[in-house]
Amino acid sequence: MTHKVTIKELAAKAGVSVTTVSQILNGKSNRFSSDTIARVHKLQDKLNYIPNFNARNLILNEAKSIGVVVPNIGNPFFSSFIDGIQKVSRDFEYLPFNFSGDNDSQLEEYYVEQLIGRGTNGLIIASSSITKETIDGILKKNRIPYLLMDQNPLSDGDQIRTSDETGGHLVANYLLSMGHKRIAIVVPSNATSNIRLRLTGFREEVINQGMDPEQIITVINSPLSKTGGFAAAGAVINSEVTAVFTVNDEMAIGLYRGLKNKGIQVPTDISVMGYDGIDLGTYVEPELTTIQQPISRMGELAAQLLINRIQKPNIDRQVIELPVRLIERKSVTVPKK
Amino acid sequence: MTHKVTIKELAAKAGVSVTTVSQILNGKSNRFSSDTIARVHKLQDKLNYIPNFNARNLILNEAKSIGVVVPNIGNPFFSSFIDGIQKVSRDFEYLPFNFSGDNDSQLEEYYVEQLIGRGTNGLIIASSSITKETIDGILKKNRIPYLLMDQNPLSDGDQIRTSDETGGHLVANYLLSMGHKRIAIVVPSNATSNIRLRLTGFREEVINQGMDPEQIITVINSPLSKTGGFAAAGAVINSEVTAVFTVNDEMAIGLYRGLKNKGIQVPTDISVMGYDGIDLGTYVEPELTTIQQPISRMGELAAQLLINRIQKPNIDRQVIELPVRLIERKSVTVPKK
DNA sequence: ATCATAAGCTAAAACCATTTACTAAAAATA
DNA sequence: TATTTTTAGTAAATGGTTTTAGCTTATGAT
Repeated sequence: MTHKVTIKELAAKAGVSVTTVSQILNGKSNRFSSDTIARVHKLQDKLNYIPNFNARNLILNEAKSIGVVVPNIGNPFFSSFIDGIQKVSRDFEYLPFNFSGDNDSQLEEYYVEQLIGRGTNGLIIASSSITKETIDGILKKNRIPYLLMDQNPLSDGDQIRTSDETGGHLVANYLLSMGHKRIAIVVPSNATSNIRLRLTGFREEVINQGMDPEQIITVINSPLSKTGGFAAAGAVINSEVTAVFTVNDEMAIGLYRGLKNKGIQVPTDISVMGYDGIDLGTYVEPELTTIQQPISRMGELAAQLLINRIQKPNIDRQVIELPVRLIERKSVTVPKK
Repeated sequence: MTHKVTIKELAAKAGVSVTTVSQILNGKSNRFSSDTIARVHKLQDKLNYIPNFNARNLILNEAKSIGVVVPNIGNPFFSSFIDGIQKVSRDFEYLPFNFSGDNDSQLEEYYVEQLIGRGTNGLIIASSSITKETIDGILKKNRIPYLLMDQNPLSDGDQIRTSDETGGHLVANYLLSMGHKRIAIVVPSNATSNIRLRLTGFREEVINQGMDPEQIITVINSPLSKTGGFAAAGAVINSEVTAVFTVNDEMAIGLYRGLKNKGIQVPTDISVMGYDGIDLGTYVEPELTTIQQPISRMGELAAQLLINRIQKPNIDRQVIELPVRLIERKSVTVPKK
């Protein structure tokens, strides 16, 4: 059996009280003789004593941990996001627990419950399948601080977001300026609000430039993944467009393969533009023109805002919007006549 | 403040004792009136009561959780691995906590300590930087069940591994059969034991085929990542080989870009072979010839063996070796004369 | 009417670490 | 010397849940 060393054992071996050990190990008091302090520390090392966090969390009523639920850890976007979270959490001595919800709202709710039950101090939820019910029921009733990514309308709380509308404008403007007159947008049917904003921006830009969106844009629904992009290839080809905007980079990479399989060359035959700026975009052929989001920074800020909120529940609502920028690479060119 | 609903509150509102609520919610007894049972369940829903796992874990002396430390969540190999772990863990009602050690043994040790302190029942460590000291000091002294991936010599405990030596044979045999006579191997300097086994297999095969390994093989050291593969391009070109074996797929993908930047075509000028079988290999150009490991299955089994061990600490040592197979795609061809 | 059994429920101990409020002894001050 | 202050430490309460052992009251059998 996993018998773990307890503070009581350590205290007994050191010949002092449990209180003394606790105080010393937590640096809560300098009222002990350097002799005692040294003895306790030495024993801690020798016994490899690690405090029982369950007991500690129980009494302190906090786990010093935050929960993170993303749709898909396999998407480099989210692993960068998690990297950012890990970095900041560690500075604040919080431990982040990461889960992949796999676009399954049941699974997601399961993780949320587990996390709350285990005393998680707050949650970062970046997921398309989180429901209003989960938020109101579980999060609010248990009064857990939380931060929703990419689901702004659901959230009257803290937010970290990027300029999605601007991103949409940038994409449209760039594609139009290259001379494209028929453009497909590949987008999931259960698009999160931030993705919908990209489309709004795109449409606005088309109109701004004095064109009729109905004549320019074809919308193709497909799951938000490499597989989804791959599957969209047929529809893209049928739509006879000269350029495609996939609302994330993973889809663009999937689409590359779908098009290649059907003998279509990117960008010679069809230009492709992604969104996110995952570094994988520079490793594919042709290198992907895209909109760069400050991904890791978003993770850092998400952790920072959440921990702020945990530590000072009554501060004002925190909303941060980060800029995006266009990265011109090789996947977009002027359309063939 | 994060006031959470407690069992006491629930009991009070239901007009029964805490014991009763506990028994009912855990299905530990059927000796209650259906009336009481219904009342308790209804209140649970209404209040959104979630048991405090810290208290539960404290008394039960188990956290129903396992810790997972991988070198790099961003590598699709490990996200698939984690997927497998998540699936099985959930079946057994264990919660897996995943961390990316980033090849930093300090960071890794930090996570290991945090996990143990928080009552994790066991650990899966898939990492190159774990040290013998950490294992003996922290894991063994605290008698935590653990399972090491890819570090067989360090582990006298349960193991899940793949046929790395066979994999090495397959690679060498394939490249030689295609007619390559000068081959570079790109490998990290801090290679884990499984990677070293691949090299052993490779070398053996070269010898088996009656050739002098010194004449055939050039070894190039480089970090185990896309960046590492990219950086190895120069050395690969200088070595004047006709084929390269990178010991994982990520490196191969990085190498693609490095070679392309220098005007070298794969496979026309240089053939490239990877190892792992991440699905990304089918999305790059040219599609990557590689050795397929049953990645997600490895995660499933890792979780299964570990949970076995947690539940029955005294069972015999468990060692499972899974097969690998060669996937012929487009990145290897016969060398130019 | 009496005893045994079952049904329905509960009190209290235990898990481990932290914290508050205290004590005893030694040292400093008057 | 008498008093205060400092030093070095401790006892006991606390947190939420589970579990063991047991307690009532109602029902059934004799």
